[in-house]
Amino acid sequence: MTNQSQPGAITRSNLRTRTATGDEAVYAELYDAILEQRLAPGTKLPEDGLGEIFGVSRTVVRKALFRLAHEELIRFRPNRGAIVASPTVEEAAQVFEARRVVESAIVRKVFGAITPEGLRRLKDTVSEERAAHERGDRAGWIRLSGEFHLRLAEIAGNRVLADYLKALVSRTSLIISLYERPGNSACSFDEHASFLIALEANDLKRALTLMERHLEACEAKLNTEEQTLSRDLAAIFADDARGGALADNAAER
Amino acid sequence: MTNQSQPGAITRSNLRTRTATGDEAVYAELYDAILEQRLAPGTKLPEDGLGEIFGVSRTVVRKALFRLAHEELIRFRPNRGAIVASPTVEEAAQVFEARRVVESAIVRKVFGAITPEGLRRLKDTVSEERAAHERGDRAGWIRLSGEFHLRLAEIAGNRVLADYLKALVSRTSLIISLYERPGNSACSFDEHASFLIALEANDLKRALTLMERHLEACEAKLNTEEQTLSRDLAAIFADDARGGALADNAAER
DNA sequence: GTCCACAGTATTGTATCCAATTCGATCCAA
DNA sequence: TTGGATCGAATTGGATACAATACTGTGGAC
Repeated sequence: MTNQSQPGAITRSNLRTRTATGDEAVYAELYDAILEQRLAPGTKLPEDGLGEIFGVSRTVVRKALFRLAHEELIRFRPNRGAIVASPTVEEAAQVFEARRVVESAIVRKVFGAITPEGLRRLKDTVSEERAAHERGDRAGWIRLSGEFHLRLAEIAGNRVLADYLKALVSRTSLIISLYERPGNSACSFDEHASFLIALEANDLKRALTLMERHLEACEAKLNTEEQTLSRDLAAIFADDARGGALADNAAER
Repeated sequence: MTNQSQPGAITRSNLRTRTATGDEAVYAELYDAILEQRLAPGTKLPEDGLGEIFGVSRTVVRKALFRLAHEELIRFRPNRGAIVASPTVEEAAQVFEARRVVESAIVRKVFGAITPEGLRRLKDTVSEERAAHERGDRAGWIRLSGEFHLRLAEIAGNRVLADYLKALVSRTSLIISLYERPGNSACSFDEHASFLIALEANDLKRALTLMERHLEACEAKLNTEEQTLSRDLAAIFADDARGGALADNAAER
């Protein structure tokens, strides 16, 4: 709905989408694209080009880019523009650790705040996750799998923590898109379901353990060695059998 | 180098800080001013005015303001510009809760990472805090008191958590400036010193307790009832003996 | 043939300009 | 005198224009 048209040629013949602010739309598009892994890490985000695509000026594109940069989803290289961020292995580990810290606290709070209504919504989310997974909707599944954690945070009732978790979940998605093993789904909805059983049984200790294990499992499924290598230019040059496409990506960084 | 000269008006005789990027300088100035409580909550931050003061255009001022807004230190009112944020009582409580969560985790990690060098630097910070306090340097004391926690985070070695704590500490400073009781210093360096003793004795349990208590004490020293009232216009109108300055402040919101 | 230098191109960083909105004040009418 | 409406000043939101910087490709010298 935000981006129909953009035939490019006539430039800005695109009518303004009546979205309230304008930059909000650009931000949302890029955000979704990064989270759903349609924009790979390292992809360049030129201000002019994005402005053309969305029918807005560079000013509003920059506004959106700043926001994404603050959330560490993209990175500004001085005088060289923005690219989709490529979190290092170390940073990935720190993000997961931060998540364990925050989500433990959230689980504790959830146990004091959960309502039947809230529980139902959590179950619905898991159902949606499962449905998306079964219908092969990878993008939707990624989004929903993060949303489960976000809803938990919402129930916990601390907006400051919830906002932070949202940022961490975004970064997690990016990390997964970088380090995911081909056939290995990173964040399993089964584990979400198990967690809900413990929640319904009011078993806090078990819920905490499950959440901790869940996050550790997500992290463990990642492939943190080879990717590190493939992003090291020296390795690429050494292994000259590599194709051009991958090299392009790596060169961005 | 980017911004000398431009003959123009007599204003802007203010000397240029030779900071590299420009917006960084504006950001830092405003950030410090808010944290040191030279800019009270509710103060208007007009883009033009700030541009004049710092000798840059509105563009770069806006850049700095966006950053501050994202950190929740200022607030944008649509079409009405930015003001220094006035966190609500509820938000204040949530910020403190988030700090307890994050700092607990940091303390645990510090116990696994502390070095003699690190301990020395922590002690130095407390000394500086005490010195600033004794010499009546309120601004410096506020800054150092936050810096203690930041150095702890640095030692813990998780940059993601450390960055988040930095944001939380900033917001805490703002909250204190809003809700502080007149004669009651909010964050006591004595408690920092006690914590270091527990750290040096390798007494994790005690350190955790002390940190928790320290944060609770900071929060408890605040005056969260009257301020709420005084920001309620009804109360201001009822109590017409109030001065004009405060009314101004309240009107901003 | 390889390396360095230089120029051209593209893109960002910053400043200025114009339109849109809001707040405040004055004026008129009841 | 009070209520309302309209006009005006001030300020933001957004777009364009200009300057500075970094990449690309070509050409010349060793």
